[in-house]
Amino acid sequence: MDLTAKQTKIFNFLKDFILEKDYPPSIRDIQNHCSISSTSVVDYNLKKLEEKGLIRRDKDISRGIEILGDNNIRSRTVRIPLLGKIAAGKPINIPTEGTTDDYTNAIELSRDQIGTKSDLFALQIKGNSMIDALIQDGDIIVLERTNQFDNGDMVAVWIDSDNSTTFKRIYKLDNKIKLEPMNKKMKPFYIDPSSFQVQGRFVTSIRHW
Amino acid sequence: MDLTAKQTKIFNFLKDFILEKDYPPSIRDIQNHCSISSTSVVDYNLKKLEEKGLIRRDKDISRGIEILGDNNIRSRTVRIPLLGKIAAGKPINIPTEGTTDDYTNAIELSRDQIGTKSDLFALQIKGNSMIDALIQDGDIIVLERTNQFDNGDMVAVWIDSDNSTTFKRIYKLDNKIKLEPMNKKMKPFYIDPSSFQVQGRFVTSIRHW
DNA sequence: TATATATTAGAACATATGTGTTAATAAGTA
DNA sequence: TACTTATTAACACATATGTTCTAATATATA
Repeated sequence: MDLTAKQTKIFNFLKDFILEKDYPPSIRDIQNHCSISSTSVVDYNLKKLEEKGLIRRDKDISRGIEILGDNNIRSRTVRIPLLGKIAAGKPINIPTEGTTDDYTNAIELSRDQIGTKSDLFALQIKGNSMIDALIQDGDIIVLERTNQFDNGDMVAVWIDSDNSTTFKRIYKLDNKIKLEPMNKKMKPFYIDPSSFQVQGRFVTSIRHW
Repeated sequence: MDLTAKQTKIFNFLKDFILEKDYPPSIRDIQNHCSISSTSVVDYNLKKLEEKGLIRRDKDISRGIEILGDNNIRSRTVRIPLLGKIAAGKPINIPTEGTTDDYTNAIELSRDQIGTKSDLFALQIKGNSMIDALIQDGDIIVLERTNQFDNGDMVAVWIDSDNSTTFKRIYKLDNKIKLEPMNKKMKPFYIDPSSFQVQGRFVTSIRHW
C-alpha cells in the first residue's frame, strides 16, 4: 500500500524531528512544519500511517508516536572495529572470533550499508595497490569474517606457502584456485584448493572526503 | 555533583521509559512510576538533573525531555535524502533549499562519515561514466549543497549554455573555468567564469556490496 | 454520468501536561 | 541552638495537545 505525498512528508518529518529533538512532534508541530491546514488532517493521515504499519500511536498521550520496524531510528548504526592499516601486498592480521570488542578504534556505519551481515571488521588501505578495485589510498574497506566466497569476490585469504594473509580477488577454477591482485601490474597466481583459507570477504568500502 | 536517590530513580526511569516507549514520559508518568507525592517534586528534581547536565528540557513542551551525552541512545546518524539516479552526462535536478522533506528515499549515514557538514543530498550513479573518479555503477554519491569549491573538487555545476546541471571536476584557471568529465574518453572544456554556477560539492561515495 | 469513497477544512471540546504559588518539613551549617 | 538551605506537599492555573464533529471538496469507481 503506497503512501500519498502528504503521508510521505509527514513520515519523513517524523523521523527528522525525532532524530533532532529526541522526542516525537505534536500534531500541531506536524501541522506547521508540513504546512497542513488542520490538525484533523494530520490526525487523519497519522491514522493512515498507523493502518499501513509504519507507526504506532498511543491514544490520549501527547506526542505518543512510535516509528515501527526498520524505519526506527534506534539501532540504526553498527560499530565496526578498525583494526589498522594495510599496505600493498602486506599481510593482514585477521582477528580471531570474539575479540573485536577489544579494539579502541572503530567506525560506525548505518545498517543500510551492511545489511544483515554480522561479525564485521574494517581496515584502512595504504597506497594505491587496489586501484583496479576502485579503492584508493585512505579508503576504508569493511570485511565480513567468513570462510565462504563466490567467484570474483574480494577476500582476505590465508595462503599456506606464504604463511600470511593478503587481500585478493578469488576465482574457483576446475581443480585450482585463481588469486588475482587488484592491480594489473601484478600477475594472478594459482594455488591448490587445500592450501589456502578465506578469512574474510569484502562488504563495502568507504571514501573519506 | 552526585545524584540523590530520587534523582537516580528518576533518571533511570527516564532511560527505561524512552527505551521502551520511544518517547519521553510526562511529569505525571514519572510521578506515578517513581512514587513521588507531587508533580512539583518531579519538576524540582528534573531541574536538578538539568543543572547537573544529564538532561535537557524544552520549556512548555510536553514530554520535552532529552537525555544528553553518552547516555543518549540516538543521534548517531544523519538522514540524507536520496533524490534519484543520474546517468552519464545526463542533467541532474538539484532540489531547492528546504524541499528535502518531500523525498521518499533516504540513506542514513553515520555522523562519522559526514563530519559537521549540513544540507546534504545523495544521488545514485547509473553507468560507469565516472570511473576515473573511482565511482562505478550503483554507487551512491553524497553532495553538499554549496556554491563554494576548491580546485579539483567534484561538483554539480549549472552551465548556462547547456541549461542544465552535470557532475564534473572543476578547476579555476587564470580567466576561465575548466570542467573535466570524470572519464578520460571525454574531453574537458572551458567556460567563462560568469556562465556557470556550482550547486553542490562531492562529500563522499558509498559502495553497496 | 452518478455514486461511493477518500481527503480536507475549520472549529470546538476535553484533557493531558507543564508551571507557579505558598506553606510545611527535612537537612545541613554556624 | 538558631539559621539557612534543600526538599516535599497540595493545589490551582494556563496552555499544550489529542480528539471529535460536521460540512465541503476531491478522487475514485461503477
